Amino acid sequence: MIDTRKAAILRAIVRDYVKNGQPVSSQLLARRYRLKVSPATIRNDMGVLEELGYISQPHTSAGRIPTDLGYRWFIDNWPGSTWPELTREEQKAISVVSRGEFGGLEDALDATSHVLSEVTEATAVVVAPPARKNKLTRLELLRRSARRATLLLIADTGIVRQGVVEFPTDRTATWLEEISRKLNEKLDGIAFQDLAATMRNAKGVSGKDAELFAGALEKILTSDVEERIYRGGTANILSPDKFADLSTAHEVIEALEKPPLLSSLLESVRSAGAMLVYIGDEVPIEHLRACAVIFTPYEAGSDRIGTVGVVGPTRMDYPHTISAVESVARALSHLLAPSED
Amino acid sequence: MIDTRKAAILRAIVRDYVKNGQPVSSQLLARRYRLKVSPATIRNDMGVLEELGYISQPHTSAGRIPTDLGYRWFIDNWPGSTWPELTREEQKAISVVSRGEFGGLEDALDATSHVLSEVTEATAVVVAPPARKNKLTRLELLRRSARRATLLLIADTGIVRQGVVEFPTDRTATWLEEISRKLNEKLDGIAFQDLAATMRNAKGVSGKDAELFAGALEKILTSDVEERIYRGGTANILSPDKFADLSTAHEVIEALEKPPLLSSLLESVRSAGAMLVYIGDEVPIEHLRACAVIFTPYEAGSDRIGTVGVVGPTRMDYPHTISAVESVARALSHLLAPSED
DNA sequence: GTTAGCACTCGCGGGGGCCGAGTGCTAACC
DNA sequence: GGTTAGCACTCGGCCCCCGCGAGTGCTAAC
Repeated sequence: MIDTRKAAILRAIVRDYVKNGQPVSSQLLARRYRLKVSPATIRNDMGVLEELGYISQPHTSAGRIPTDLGYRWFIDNWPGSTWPELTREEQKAISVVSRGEFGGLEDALDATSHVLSEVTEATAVVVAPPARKNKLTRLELLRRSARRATLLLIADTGIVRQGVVEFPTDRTATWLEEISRKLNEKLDGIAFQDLAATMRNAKGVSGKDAELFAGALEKILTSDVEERIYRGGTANILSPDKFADLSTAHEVIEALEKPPLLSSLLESVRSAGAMLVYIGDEVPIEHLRACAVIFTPYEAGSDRIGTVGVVGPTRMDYPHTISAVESVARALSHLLAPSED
Repeated sequence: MIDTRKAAILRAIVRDYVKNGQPVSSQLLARRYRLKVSPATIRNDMGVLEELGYISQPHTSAGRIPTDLGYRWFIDNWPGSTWPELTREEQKAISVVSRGEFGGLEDALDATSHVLSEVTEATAVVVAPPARKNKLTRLELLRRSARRATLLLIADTGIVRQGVVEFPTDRTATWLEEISRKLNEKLDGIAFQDLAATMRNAKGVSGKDAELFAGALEKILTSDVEERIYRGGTANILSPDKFADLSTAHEVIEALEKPPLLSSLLESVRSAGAMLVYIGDEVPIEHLRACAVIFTPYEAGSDRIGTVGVVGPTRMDYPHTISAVESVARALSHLLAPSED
């Protein structure tokens, strides 16, 4: 079906179109790429490629552009087993992420999203791993009023979560100190997801109070299901000659702003456990049908999994972008590896 | 110069244009608003208003649209001393912010930015108050490796800041515990901004170690100068018939993504201590010359000041938006008032 | 299977003409 | 003097047309 020459032609079309954004013609292919055949021959092959659905013409008297399927073929038939290497500068920019010089996970992931968006010239999305497997190192109870306190959970990893506890009756500072001491004693080393249950079974705390805190803990951790998402380079969506029209761009940015829309995608990445590349119509989110998305999971030690990726135009440098996403995921996995030295 | 009728005409033009987005003609004005004069008379007045720079015509055979100066007049000559009230629903949405049901400041400000962007249909920006006046309640030192630890600063307000400490030689977990105990003792109740200095003068900690921690503390708090900014409703910039062209929208979103660009504006809001409204050319940030910005400071108790506001098209419902921004600022000030009960 | 030659298609840009909205001006009116 | 009816004028939007040129598909020769 697709012989070597047709493959070469298809690759050349993809490469040229990605680079120049113009429909590419048979003559241009013959001239610019070493195909050693005449434009007429190329035209014949292009006819076949079009019939197969890999390329299309915007209008009769124009050159060809790759279809979603064409890009798909381009990726699936990438020669060799590795994606192209990033440049020294790009590698350096990415390695900053894994050097662990950021105070907290938030800062690191935020920076990551910016680096990735710069390297790929697309919009980057970084999702923090869920906190539920983190183990409690320290619990703080900060008094805000007689009936309200802030509950702070600190994990060994430096992750912090906070919530509110409301008391039905006034409580003194001394009472708070006392209960705080008790809670720390009971809950030390417990995984976040088991805190509420452990609390309910705890001896030495009155049932009412135990329920109070268990409820607060649950609330903190259910709100954690809404993953923390970091975005970088949103403006890239609007870069010159990416998306022609304003309303598509609007849809895309809207989708990126609403976690619920993204979450199904993120979920499938997590369960796939491998990189997912969706192009145009393949994208499971309707708002992003005009885009290509590339997402991959990263490991944060002991099966805590986060997600990182980009959203960009279908006309993108896939090998380079895939390579960048992979590299960033590796950097994050390295950063979050449990036994760092 | 501007008599009552001309004022009424100018107001009607602003109102109608904001509502419908179409240049407004003399006939339409005569018909739709109770001006009790003929279109011809209105045309005469419009000529004068145009000469004064308050309105302009996109082209000869079109109606008039307000200029930046026209909007400015509209705001400066708002009749009565108060901005219009928000609807019940809007008030309710905003009041959620001040109810203190959010775990931490981050969550609250993030939610605030979303509420504000929904009420105003513009892009909302919320800047957290700087942490430097917060008083340390508890310091945590989490071991990450033999030569590296995470330093966590917890304030009485529930604010958390974190950073890294690098040790020149290996340190044991016991050593960390010991020094952590000492640090908590020395630094308890000290304002964030004074932590490093206090550390340097502390007795009972070896000079080298003191310097180590002082350095780490400084780093945490200088990175705090880069204010934490929360954005909501970025997609609103791209809403139908707001900004016609793609490249302006790109510039705007880019400006919103880069804290350095915004910070001069935020600084002037803080030093003005009052709401600032800039329209079109008045905006001190070049990227945002196509926009109107409305910012106001809010108090977070004991002279800690944050900033909140919106960025939108110059064609916006100023009274309503100003009212919303004011209301949100009040809600935040209320939320962060020191003696809450 | 490959290639030269050629007729064909169609988007693009420019020019011309019509339509209609909205204006500015003038002269009459109150 | 301010207000108004009447009217000529302007100009953007739209449509149509046309010529240009790029790029194609087809055919026939190699």
